[in-house]
Amino acid sequence: MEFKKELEDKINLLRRKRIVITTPRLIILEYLLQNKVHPTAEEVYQSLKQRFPSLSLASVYNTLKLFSRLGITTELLLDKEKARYDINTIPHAHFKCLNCGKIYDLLDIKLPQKVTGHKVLSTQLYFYGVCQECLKKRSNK
Amino acid sequence: MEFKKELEDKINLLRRKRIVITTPRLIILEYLLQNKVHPTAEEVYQSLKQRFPSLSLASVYNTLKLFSRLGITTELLLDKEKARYDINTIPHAHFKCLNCGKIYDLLDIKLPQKVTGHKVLSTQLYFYGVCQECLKKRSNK
DNA sequence: ATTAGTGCAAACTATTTGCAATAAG
DNA sequence: CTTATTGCAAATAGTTTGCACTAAT
Repeated sequence: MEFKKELEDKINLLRRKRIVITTPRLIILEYLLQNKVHPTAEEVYQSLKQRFPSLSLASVYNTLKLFSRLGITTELLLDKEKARYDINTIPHAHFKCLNCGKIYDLLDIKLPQKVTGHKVLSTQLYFYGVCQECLKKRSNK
Repeated sequence: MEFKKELEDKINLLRRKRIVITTPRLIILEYLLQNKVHPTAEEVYQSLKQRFPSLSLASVYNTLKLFSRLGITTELLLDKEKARYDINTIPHAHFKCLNCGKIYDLLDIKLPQKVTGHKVLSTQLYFYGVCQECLKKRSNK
């Protein structure tokens, strides 16, 4: 089971950094690994609060900020209104459909890495447009 | 004078779209063309309110939103906290120095344009790191 | 037992909006 | 003169923070 190994890896990373493994941190980590959909903090909170009624939105925000600081997640600035979080930290591009809102990982697009003069620490590449699915639906009409 | 021609072009674009040329719109346009520094709405407002005391922050926000909708400016999501605006609408990449905060235009980096299946309407490529200037200062110590 | 982390509510920041007053054509 | 736009203040949305309580080690 891939998920168990991924979870263990992330937990070990937290342990190495002397970060306490708490219930919110654990369930958010599990959620992100099982739902790789680039959720917002609010979406994470809404998805988990039924099963964990004591979870607070503030803890979700704090946890996602912590994870991003530690490199466990990447903060995506695809939308102006709210940040999204990606548990897949292998550098890759994203495509957002302006029609249906869906966000796609583009693992095959290679990110430019060399920038003359400056030292690059991270790169974000965002595409916006109309996704294949929406294009198909339109041509059917 | 390059500036005059650029300004005329933008004003013509507004006229064609039947957008009224008002004082706020004109001075913000002039400001952006003469200070190509990717300012935030607040920075535009602070820079202009001395000379135009009647200008309001709300109008700056509304104007920058309008300009971006019309394609006169591009909204940059380099920072989570606030949007920045770029009057240079020729697609290009940006580099933000995490040390000094300066933002560089990277006109020589070519943006990937083809994405299998989906129709791309716009692309944003952001680099984060330490700029040449800061690297130099560090090595001097 | 000790310390880090949670959950709540309040605070904060960026941005948007309703509306009466104003300016552009 | 007519209608779009402004400026103000209030509202909104996302996110952060202070603090007493709780849980992890």
